[in-house]
Amino acid sequence: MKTKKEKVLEVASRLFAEQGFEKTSMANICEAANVSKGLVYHHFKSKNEILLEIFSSTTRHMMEMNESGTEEVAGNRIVSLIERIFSQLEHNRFLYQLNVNVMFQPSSRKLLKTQIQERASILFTSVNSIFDEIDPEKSELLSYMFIAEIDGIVLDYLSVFDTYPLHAIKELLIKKYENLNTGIEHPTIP
Amino acid sequence: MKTKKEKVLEVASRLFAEQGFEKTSMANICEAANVSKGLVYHHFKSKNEILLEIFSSTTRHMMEMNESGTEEVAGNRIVSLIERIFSQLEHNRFLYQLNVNVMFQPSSRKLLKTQIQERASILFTSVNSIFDEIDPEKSELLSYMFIAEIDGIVLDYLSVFDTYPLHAIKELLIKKYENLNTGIEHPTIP
Amino acid sequence: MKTKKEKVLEVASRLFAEQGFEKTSMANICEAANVSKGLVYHHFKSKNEILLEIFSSTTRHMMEMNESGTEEVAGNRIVSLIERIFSQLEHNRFLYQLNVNVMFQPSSRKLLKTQIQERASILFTSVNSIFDEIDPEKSELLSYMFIAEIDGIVLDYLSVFDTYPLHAIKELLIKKYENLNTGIEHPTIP
Amino acid sequence: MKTKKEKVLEVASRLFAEQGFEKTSMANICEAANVSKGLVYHHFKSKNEILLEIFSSTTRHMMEMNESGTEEVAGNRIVSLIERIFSQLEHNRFLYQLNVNVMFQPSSRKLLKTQIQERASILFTSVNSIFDEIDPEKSELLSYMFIAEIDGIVLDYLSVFDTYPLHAIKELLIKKYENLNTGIEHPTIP
DNA sequence: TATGAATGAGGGTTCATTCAT
DNA sequence: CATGAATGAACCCTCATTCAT
Repeated sequence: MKTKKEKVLEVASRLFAEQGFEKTSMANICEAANVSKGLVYHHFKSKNEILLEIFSSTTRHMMEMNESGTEEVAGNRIVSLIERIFSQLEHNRFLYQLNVNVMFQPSSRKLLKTQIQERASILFTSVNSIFDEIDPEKSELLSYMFIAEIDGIVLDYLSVFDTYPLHAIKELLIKKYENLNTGIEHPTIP
Repeated sequence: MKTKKEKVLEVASRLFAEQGFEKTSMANICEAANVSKGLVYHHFKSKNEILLEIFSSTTRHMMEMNESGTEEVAGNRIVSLIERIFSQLEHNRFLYQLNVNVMFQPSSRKLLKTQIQERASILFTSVNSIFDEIDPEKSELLSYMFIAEIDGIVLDYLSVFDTYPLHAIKELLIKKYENLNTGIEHPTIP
Repeated sequence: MKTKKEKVLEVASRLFAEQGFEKTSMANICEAANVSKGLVYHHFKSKNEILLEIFSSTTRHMMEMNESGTEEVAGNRIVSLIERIFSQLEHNRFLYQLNVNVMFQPSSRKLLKTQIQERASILFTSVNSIFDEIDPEKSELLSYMFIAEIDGIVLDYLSVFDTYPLHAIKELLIKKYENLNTGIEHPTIP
Repeated sequence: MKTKKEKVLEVASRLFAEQGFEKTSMANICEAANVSKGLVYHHFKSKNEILLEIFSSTTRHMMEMNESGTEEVAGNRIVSLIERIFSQLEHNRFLYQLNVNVMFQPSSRKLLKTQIQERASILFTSVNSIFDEIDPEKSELLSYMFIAEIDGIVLDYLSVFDTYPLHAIKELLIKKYENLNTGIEHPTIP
């Protein structure tokens, strides 16, 4: 059976994703989780701490996603990374929504500053290690570009366009990156 | 001389960009604008209405930016669009910050839903008209991809990475798009 | 007509005196003053600030009491000081109660630390200036002793004994101090 | 080894003295005593009861102090009483602080009303029995005056003045009272 | 004895909004 | 146009106390 603490975290995640951190009151959470205010404050020092705990758990979640697949060649690793990201985006849409809501709102952003920076740096390192095998000289820029593409797609999909051709974009992206490693194995011959 | 109403709008924009919409109180705005609460409510029906007015004025601002340069060839239009966007991003950083803060927060987002969709559709149409000249079949996907790249870069620059190679990324982007039209009309012959 | 702000201060003084600072809630004050919470927070930044304002006003009150009578000879000045203190103690009993409640409770005490020290130092200087005329060598100790006597009487009267012979004690005190100045005019001759 | 109940009482005394009764929460006590809430409520019916138990134990403590020395002559008994009080004040300063904090705060005062009155009456009787031997007619007033002096000194020392000439005051007091009995039996002859 | 999850009332404070002047 | 007093609901958080284990 789920503990009440877990229930609170689950409910809070959902509400933060739906309404944003500021607009979700402790009373909201308590009501939705069917617990008393006292209980929540017994388990968490503050509303902020609930957010911190949720954010670090999603960070762990995302990190696990990135750890797999280190054995393959670079091009395949990028492709499988893309596939994993798009799959997560569709199946855990609300987790991404939570991240967007929370990361781009000054007040909650400030709370998570350290964690956001850490997560960004880990992500960059991970992506960069792939591009390093393809083109060590340009790997940094290519990594920034790749991350920007992903971030932009996620954002547009979630928050800008009402309808979004997510699958077509995914195919486009995969086509663009799947041949990158061949560039190493079969260098263009003049 | 600036009217008090303009002063209020200016101050509110700044505060919304810095602290977010929710975290900026009417009292904050009044104090910073050196104006009484009564005056603000004389000019604006509510706090929401201030945001609406600000957002439509920034929309107008961005539209004007996109209107120029329709006479050039497609590749050049993309390049000049990129250049204008990056220039604005650096010089009116706070305007972009405002958009990010306000668009990705469920509560303020809901208020601006119509405007956001309208703005997105106008932007898409405008970008799409350029890519139509280059590759009518793929123009839609290419437009989504281009917009995603821009959005991702803006986001990463403003809110993800502590230091960001904005200029290098801009050069990379320009190089990528500047030969697009010639690439079609005069394909490179080995 | 009394302003609502004055009404709040008056009500708060009474409640702080009766129940103590901690045990008086903002809701208590609002109800007793017949105003809304918002009104109170419009005039005072916090509950603490209400206390600060009350305390400094009572300090002013007490200072005025001490200013008069500087023209008389030392013995008479002591006597008239005693008379003024005992008169105040009877007629503004609740003001003294307020001071006792607030000064000897760690939490409110901390808030008022500066003011308490300042008040004590002014009082001491004032008393000391009288004893200086009587016996410059021992004036400091005599001042401390005089103040201790007063403080002890006030305390015992207000908070220790159920019935207290206030008038008899006052007479005793006056008899003790009224001949002090003669000590100067007719120094004991060996 | 100290029982956990004793540990709780000890910790609670310290915290009540430092922070006041109201501002010390059960959670504070439990944490500082390294004990669970359940345990505290197993030993004490309520927070109030902890205070009651502490106060009666300090009363016992103070009574023991006063019981000794009944065999001496009055002047000496006063002097030795003074010496014991000042010694306690310095060595068990925190006990006096506790009494001040708790006795002069309306809410805790109400709880202890009976005990406070009982203690005051015992103290008065004890002091009065000494002054009875010196001057039966004025003994009551002299007792009130003596107690006021002590109370005032304790208060000024603990809570009013930042630096206090405690030893000099003690010497002054002793000099004042040590000749009282001889003063009656052997009036000073010029 | 001993734990700590759980409650619910109440604490101080903030804030968008209204309205008499 | 302009002020700022006034409202009341909502917010985050604290706390004494209870109770199943």
